Amino acid sequence: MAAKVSRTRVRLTDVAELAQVSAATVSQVLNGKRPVSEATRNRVLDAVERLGYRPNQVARSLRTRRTNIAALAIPDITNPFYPVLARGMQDALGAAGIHVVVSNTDGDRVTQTTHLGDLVARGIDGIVYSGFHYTERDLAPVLEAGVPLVRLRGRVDPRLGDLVRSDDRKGAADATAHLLRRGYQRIGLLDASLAVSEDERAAGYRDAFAARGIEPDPDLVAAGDYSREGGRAAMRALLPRRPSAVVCANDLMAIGALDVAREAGLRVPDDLAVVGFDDIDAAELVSPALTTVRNPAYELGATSGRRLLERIEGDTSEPTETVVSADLIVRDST
Amino acid sequence: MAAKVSRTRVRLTDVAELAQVSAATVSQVLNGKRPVSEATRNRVLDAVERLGYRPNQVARSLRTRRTNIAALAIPDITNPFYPVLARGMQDALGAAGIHVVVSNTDGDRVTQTTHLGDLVARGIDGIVYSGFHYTERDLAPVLEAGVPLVRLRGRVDPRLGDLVRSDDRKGAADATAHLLRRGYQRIGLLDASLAVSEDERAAGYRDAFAARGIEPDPDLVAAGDYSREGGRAAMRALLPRRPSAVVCANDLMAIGALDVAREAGLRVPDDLAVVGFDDIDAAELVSPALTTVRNPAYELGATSGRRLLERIEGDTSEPTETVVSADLIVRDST
DNA sequence: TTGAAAGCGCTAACAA
DNA sequence: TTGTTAGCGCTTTCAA
Repeated sequence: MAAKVSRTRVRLTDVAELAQVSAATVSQVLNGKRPVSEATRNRVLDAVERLGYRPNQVARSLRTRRTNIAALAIPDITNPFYPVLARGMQDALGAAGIHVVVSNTDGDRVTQTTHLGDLVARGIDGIVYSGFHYTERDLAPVLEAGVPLVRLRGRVDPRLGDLVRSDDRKGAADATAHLLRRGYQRIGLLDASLAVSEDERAAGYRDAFAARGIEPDPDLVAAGDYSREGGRAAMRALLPRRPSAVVCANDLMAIGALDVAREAGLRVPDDLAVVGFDDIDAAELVSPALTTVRNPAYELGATSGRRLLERIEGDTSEPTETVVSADLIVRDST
Repeated sequence: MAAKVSRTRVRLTDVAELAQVSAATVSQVLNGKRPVSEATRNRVLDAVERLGYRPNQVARSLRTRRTNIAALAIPDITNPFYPVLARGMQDALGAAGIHVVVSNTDGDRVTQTTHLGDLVARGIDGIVYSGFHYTERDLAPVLEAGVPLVRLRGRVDPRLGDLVRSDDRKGAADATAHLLRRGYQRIGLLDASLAVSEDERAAGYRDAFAARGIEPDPDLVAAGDYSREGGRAAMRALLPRRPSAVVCANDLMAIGALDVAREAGLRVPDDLAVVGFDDIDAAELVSPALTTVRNPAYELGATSGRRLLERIEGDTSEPTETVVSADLIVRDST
């Protein structure tokens, strides 16, 4: 039954011995760039095959200072936006043999700092970061170690590495313009005053009016958090002012607005048009299906993965900002 | 501007030097169990602090054969079930300082084998696995290396490691019994004939009838894949047989059934009751909100994480099967 | 209670 | 074209 008591795995030197060459040669055959004669190469490859040899990546990492592991630090993988982003990043890096570990910070500053330090100590090759705390100090463990960093939030700042973000402002402007074009008059805004990137959305809302030389009615703005409940509350606050349409800071709030419309007996989109932001899965599932702006999670992940890869492979040019477009998706709620 | 040209990070020996002790002593202070005098301990800790020393985990891993990284191998993190599961696993292992890397196999056998081999070569401490290919051969890279393995699918088989699963059969039985109790007569099944675990759901459906000593009408069964579209097709096929309720293999199919009910002018739940399975986020968002059975993703992740941790920490007892309960959640569609 | 020495498995100068 | 040698930064006997 019992095998030969778990002999330790086969090592490089086992291969060298069987192939009658030095360890260096085996290493060169496997991943060096120096020339090796056809004959020895074959002997080595043969031995590798025969022994079922797989290089120990930990040892290799110690030597090369490359782990082929990148990290994705986000508030919470459970937020439906992130899995798709993670997938984009994984696909971009997986092709280069780099695995991704995801670290949930829960938006907590201390947790975040601990995790970042941890990841750096583990020798990860780079980090894609999205979170609420992105001052130089928050990112210190990464910055000090000189680990490549791509941020998904925050402002352009060369000290803080590359930035990859979606064009929230233009997306919101497009959504608002779409309503204006359809002839809606009293277009409100369910804002989420909290975060940086969403101010961009509010700005886009205003842009669309400005482009037509008109002013939005400041009474038609209400704020909530990003939740469905927050959307409901904001929508209820707005209802007495009789908006004919609302632009929402995200889909969950838009779904909250839909709830309120239903309970108030308003037909969507005839009595009230609703547009969301993000295009989460649920946007298509609710009824009426939600017109929204696609926050391109996959592209953001893939783009930041690619940027990170360039950095990992030695690109030391000035940090860049990459903007991914956010496109309007018209469905049944407008 | 330029700092002192990226001096390499501070090492254990730097600390030893500053504290005037040997490297061995520093190591013992940091994580050894051998006694160290109060005085030296303090000198060491002081030096660590002063230098901002963080142990290089890669070097440590090479020595100890522990990476403190576990893997989660799943078809696709983008499937809304998995992020929650991942989070459960991360929470269970994170407390022990173990990070999780997620590997998307896309349900593809070759990809899976490659990834598993890769992960093992990287020295990960354990794997939680969910996928479609789980024969001994599929899992060979893991099994041969003796890496702890917890499966989320498949049958009990001691050679293949521990099994953690949810009680799909009882969940489906509860859902069906709930409909029977409410007096629905013609209760259909939208099955998804593909996968193993869902046969359990169909079995549960039958159990509920058997418990009342009656036979379900075999004409009231239609099959689809797991998609919304599949649900629509199956529901359309069933419609002429006038079911008064349907039990669905998952929520997406249930949402498809809802679509068909709406287009056929049937009121839910009065003309047709619908119950789903899984309790994805959307289940609560559709209207009417879906009665469903909670597939406890978080618990599954947390439980398998804990089981894996025990294995990593040396538990060598016989592989176990752990069943997590799947509970009925009554909402508005029944 | 502490230190010296060996070595985890690999890669990269440097020699030949 | 190939081999020798020296580590990467840590932990762990063994000896004092």
